[in-house]
Amino acid sequence: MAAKPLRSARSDNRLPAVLDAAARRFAERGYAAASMRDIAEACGMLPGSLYYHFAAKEDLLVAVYGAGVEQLSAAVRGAVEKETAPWARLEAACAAHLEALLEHGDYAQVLVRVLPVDVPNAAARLKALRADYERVFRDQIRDLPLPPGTDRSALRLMLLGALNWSRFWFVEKGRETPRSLARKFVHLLEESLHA
Amino acid sequence: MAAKPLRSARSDNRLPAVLDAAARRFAERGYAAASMRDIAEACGMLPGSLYYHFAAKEDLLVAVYGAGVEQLSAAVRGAVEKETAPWARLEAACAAHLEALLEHGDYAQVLVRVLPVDVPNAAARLKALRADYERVFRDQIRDLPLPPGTDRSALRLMLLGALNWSRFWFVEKGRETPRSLARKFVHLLEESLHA
DNA sequence: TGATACAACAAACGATCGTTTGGTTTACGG
DNA sequence: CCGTAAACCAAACGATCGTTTGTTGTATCA
Repeated sequence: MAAKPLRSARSDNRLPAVLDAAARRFAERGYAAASMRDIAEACGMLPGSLYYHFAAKEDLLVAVYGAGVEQLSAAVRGAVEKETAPWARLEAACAAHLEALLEHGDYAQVLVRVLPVDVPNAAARLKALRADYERVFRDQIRDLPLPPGTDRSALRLMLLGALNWSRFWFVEKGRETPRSLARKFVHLLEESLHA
Repeated sequence: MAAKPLRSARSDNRLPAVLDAAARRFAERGYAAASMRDIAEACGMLPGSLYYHFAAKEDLLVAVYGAGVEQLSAAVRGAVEKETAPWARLEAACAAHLEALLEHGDYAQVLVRVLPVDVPNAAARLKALRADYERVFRDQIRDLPLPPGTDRSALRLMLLGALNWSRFWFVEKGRETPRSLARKFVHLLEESLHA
């Protein structure tokens, strides 16, 4: 619970640097293996100084996690709005998701790397944040013209699973891009499911 | 480096219990958050006693990881052999993979929960073990009759990603079973990809 | 410009981490 | 039944963990 400041924030506030460093460490090593000392050193501060901004390591993780949801949601919603056809909108959402996850990584990767059970006291908050984000995909899949009886929930879980897991094998060398990968994944489903 | 015993193992050897306890802790909490003390206590031993069987925590993880690959490979190969049609064989492989992952868990879950990068000194060994296992799926997808130009590599990565990620949302309540889920995932791909 | 509160430093706290070392028990082969 | 080695205990080692506490500097606003 950060106490509300009586005055506005100072211009030399290093909170953004703290969040960036924490996002990088959490994304690279996971929650438990990323130490507060690592994070502090990465942004030129002392370990104890982090506790001016956050009461506990868990709260720092929640802040990074929330920023990741914010960033991903904005990217996906922005991409979806540029398309009109349902399948094109879904593909745009997947492409934006993969680009955020695989290219300008860190914050988005924390959503994939850190599981709610890793942070027991904040598990509920993390689950709520993630569910909030995934609603965009639920909406896109709801609007798809599909054969009657198709399990849209299974379709969503399959697609999101494939997208998220790509973080663990994708390498930037080679000709495959996040966008091309999203195109392949969606097309593997689209042709067989055309209503 | 476990020294080769000069005599055969004793009947009160608790190595299996150590592996079981380690598998459970690694699967539940991940590598970093599972402590040697937790594992030792779970099988009624003292922390230092684990070092009679393994020279380091990393080696214990590698042993569990290898056992997980063994168990998954056996289950999937056994399931595949009971079918003849290519798509039925793939579905059987997915069902066996999901059953091992979601029901009689622990060892199989370690493959999904622990990333090679979590264990720097053993990352190469873990990658090799995982690649060894995934060859079963590569073979099944190679034998699929698919439209020309289909990217079988993307298909494999999509399917395995969806299967593995299910560990993070699947709950046993409700009517969905690992088998029914595998059926849905494969069918979502099959109908559109019939050669 | 002086008072205020933001933002960080400096230095430690106890707890827990992986691991080591030397001694003890006990099942097993001869 | 005895000697040996397998299997574990008992107790600690130094390192690192998240966190706390008291103090210091400095940007901001009246």
